[in-house]
Amino acid sequence: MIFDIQNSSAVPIYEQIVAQIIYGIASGTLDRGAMIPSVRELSVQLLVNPNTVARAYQELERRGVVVSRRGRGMEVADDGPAICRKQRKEILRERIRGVLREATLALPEDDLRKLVDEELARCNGKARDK
Amino acid sequence: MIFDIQNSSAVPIYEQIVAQIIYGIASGTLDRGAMIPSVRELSVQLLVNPNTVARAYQELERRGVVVSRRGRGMEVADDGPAICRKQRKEILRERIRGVLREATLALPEDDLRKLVDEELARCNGKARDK
Amino acid sequence: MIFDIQNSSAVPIYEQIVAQIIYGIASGTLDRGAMIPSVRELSVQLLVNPNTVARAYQELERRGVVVSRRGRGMEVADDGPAICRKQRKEILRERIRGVLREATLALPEDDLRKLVDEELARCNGKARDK
Amino acid sequence: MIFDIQNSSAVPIYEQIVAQIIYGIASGTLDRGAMIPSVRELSVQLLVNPNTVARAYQELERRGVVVSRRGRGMEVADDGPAICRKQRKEILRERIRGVLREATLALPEDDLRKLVDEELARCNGKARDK
DNA sequence: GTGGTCTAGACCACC
DNA sequence: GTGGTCTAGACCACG
Repeated sequence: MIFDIQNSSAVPIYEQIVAQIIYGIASGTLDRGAMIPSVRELSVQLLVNPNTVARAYQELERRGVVVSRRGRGMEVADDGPAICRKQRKEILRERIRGVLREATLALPEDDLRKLVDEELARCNGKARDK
Repeated sequence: MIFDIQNSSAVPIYEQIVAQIIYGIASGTLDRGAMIPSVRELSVQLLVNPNTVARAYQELERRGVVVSRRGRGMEVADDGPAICRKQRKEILRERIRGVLREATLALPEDDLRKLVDEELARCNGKARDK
Repeated sequence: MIFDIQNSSAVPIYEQIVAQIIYGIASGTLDRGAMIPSVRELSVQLLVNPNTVARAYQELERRGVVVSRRGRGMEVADDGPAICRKQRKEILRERIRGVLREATLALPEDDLRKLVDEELARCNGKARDK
Repeated sequence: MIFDIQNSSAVPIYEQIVAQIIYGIASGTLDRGAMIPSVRELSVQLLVNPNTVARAYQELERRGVVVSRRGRGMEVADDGPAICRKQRKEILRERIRGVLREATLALPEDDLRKLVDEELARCNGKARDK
C-alpha cells in the first residue's frame, strides 16, 4: 500500500493517514478481512511516531472502517469497503471544494480553469511515473 | 472587499486573511495607496479576534505588500499590486497542487477530472450569484 | 464541579473523565454555553497528565457535548445538556447491568439484593457527608 | 458450569474467567478434588485464546484455589471452596461498590435506587430463564 | 508479536 | 492564557 505523507501540510498527519487508508480500502488494495499494517510497522514506514498512527487507527475504528482484533491487529470491517467508497468521495470533494472556493474569489474563471488543468496534467504525469 | 473565512479549515485564519487580502490587491480591488480596513473593523466583519487580524497585517507588512501609516492605518505599498499578482498564483498553485497530489493517490485520473469539473462548475455558479 | 477518578479502575481514566463531565452537564452543574475547566487546570486538579484530559475532551467534542472555542477553551454545546441527560442514563445502566449480569451468575437473588442494598446505603451515607 | 464472558468489557477476559471459576467453586458447582475444564476445552467453549485461559488458571493456582496435577489437569484444592466463598463476596462487593461510587456522583439517590432495581429485576428474570 | 493507555514534554495557532 | 498536534518512551492485556 502506498502512502504519501506531507509533513509540512496544515492537515494533521493522523488525518492524512486516516484518509489514505480509506483510499486504500475504497480502491480494493485492502479488502474486507485484510489486516492493515501494524501500528509499529506503519510508524517505521512513514517515519512517524507510533502514537500518531495509533490515533489514526482509533479514528478509523470509530468510523467502523476497521475492527481491532485483540493481540492480533486491526482488520478491515465487513462494511469497511462500502463505508470507504462513500467517504473517499466526500473527503476529496470537501478538500477540492475548499480550495476552489477560495480560488474562485481570487481568480477569474478562465485563469483558474487553466491553473487547475496545468496541475492536473502535472499530477497525472507524476502518477504515471510510479 | 469580499472575504470568505473558513473557521473549521486546517489553514489558520490569519493565513486565510493574508491570502485573501493579497487576492484583493492582485485583482485591483485595493490599489496602490488605498487604505486596507482597520484591524477592528475587519475583526468585526469577520467575527474574528482582533489579534488574529493584526497578525495577518503584520505578515502582509513583512512581505512588503502594505505599509503602516502611523495613526492612519495601513495602506497598499507601491509595489503591492505587483507582489500580490505574483504571490496570488503561487499560493493558489501550491494549494491546488497539495490537494491534487493526495487525490491522485485516491482516484483514477478520469474520476478525479470529473470530480474537479463538477466542483469548478459549482463554484463558478455560486460566484456568479454574488 | 466534583470529580472522582479511580486510578486503579479497569475503566480508562479518560473515559472516567468523559463520563463525569457528562454527569456534570446532565445535572445542570455545567449549563449550555458554560466553559468547562481548561485542560491544564483539570489535569492539575485530577493529578493526571494533560494529554489524558485532552483525550477526554476530544471525545466529548466528538459526541457533540462541547465545542472548542479557539484560544479560549471548550464550551458546553447548545445540545449538550440534552445529549448528556440521555447518555448519563445509558452509561449508568450499562455499567450497572454489566456488574449485575456477572453477579447474578455468582449469587442467589436474595444474597445479591442484600449486598447491593448494603452498598447503596454505604454510598448514600458517604455522599451525604460531602 | 456456566460462563458469561463480555468481550467488550474493560475487565480483562482472564480476570472474568478467574472470577467466574471462583463463583463456580464457591457455589459448589465445582467441589474439592473436582477437575476444572482443560485449557483447550475452555478456550473452545469461550471462544477465547488458550493463552488467556492458561493465564487465568495460573492466577487461580497462585491464589491456592486449584492445584495442578501433572499430566491430568487442574483440580480444586482442598481449601478451594473456603477460599472462594470468601473471595466471591469480596470481588462482587468491590465491583458493585465501584459502580455505585461513580453513580452516586451522577444521580440523586432515588433515581439511582430505581435504576438499580430495574436492572436487578431484569437480571433475575433472565437468570430464571436459563 | 499486537493494540490500548498513560506520562512527560515540546511546538504551534489562536485569544 | 487556550486547545491541537506530535514525539518519545513506558507499562499492560492479549495472542
